[in-house]
Amino acid sequence: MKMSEGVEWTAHACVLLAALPPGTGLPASALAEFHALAPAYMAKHMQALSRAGVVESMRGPAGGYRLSRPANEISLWDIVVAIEGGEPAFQCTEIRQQGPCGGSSQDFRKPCGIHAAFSKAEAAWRAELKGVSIGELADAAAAKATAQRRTALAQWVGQKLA
Amino acid sequence: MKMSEGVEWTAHACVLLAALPPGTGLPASALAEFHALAPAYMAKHMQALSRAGVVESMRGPAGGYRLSRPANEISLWDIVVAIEGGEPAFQCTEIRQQGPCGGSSQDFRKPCGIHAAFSKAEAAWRAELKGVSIGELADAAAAKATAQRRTALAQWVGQKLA
DNA sequence: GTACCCCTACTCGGATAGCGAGTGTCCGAGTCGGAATGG
DNA sequence: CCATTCCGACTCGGACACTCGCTATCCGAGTAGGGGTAC
Repeated sequence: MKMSEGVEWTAHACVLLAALPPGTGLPASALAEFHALAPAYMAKHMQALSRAGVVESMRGPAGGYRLSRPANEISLWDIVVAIEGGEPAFQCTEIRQQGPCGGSSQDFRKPCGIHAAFSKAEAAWRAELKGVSIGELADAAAAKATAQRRTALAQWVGQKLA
Repeated sequence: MKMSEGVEWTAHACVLLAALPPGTGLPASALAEFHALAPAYMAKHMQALSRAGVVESMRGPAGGYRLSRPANEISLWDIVVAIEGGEPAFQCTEIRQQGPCGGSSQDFRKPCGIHAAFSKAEAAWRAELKGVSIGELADAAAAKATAQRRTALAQWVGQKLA
């Protein structure tokens, strides 16, 4: 029950992309460098985001990734789906139908209580993640940052976009 | 981001234990047989529940596992903790502190927004699971069961307890 | 007949292999920009 | 001087090893109960 660390990587990467001037992007190598992450592995995760339509890619020199939608329309749940897939963590295998007492007598059309409870819990989890957008996160981070940090980021971005 | 199937197995096992006459229990082999599961693997999962204090074990003939608390005081979250451990699925590795702009200037005492958002989402998930007890699940299953199924279960249990 | 002891059978508990998903990396496919060249 | 062509560098994309945790199993540790034996 551990989430892939790719979710953390790409979430931070999307927040960084949201902080860029509109219409601009960054290559995967720069996104990895910004957080000192393995470039090749970061590239792999960005591919997943591209397949999911969260970001769009541009090849060639001055290419890279940029958000395919306004940052306010991208939620953390979108990123989780892109990296991990949208399947629920709890997968009911209907073991209640097996065994000596599970036989054919019962109509099992309705999900069992355990399945229903986990589904409800995961729905609450998803709802929370859907309610948080990359835009909010970027704004909050920008508001908290010190002036020194802000200038350092602007300088680094300017160097990469040049 | 897949939950161990041991959670499903032991959750069903606990519901079965809750349906037994008070004070009685069943060995791991019977719990596995009831749902047609691998006995050795089921035994391993029951060990985890025993270590976590959800069930208590008794050795020797006529031994087995029984709930260590009233079924209404055992939640699905207790079972998840016993099997998977209580650590959050999203583990923040503080990558924001790394890289060219992450340096020492910023005070990182407060968690980053991404970490906070995932923590909040998981808290909602946990709250849902904590709100569902094994007792409720057993009662709901008993209420839905047909008479035929109820007698089959009673007969099987009687055979095992004899 | 009764009390004690031993032995067997049954159960849990931890230590031990096997396997698959996530982790990590690399090289080929595709593309844009600029330099070189000819008109 | 300008248009065209070619080349190179840069980027994404998918294919290929590797590792760790979940899966699955087995055998030893411990115990309760029953049968046997001595008194």
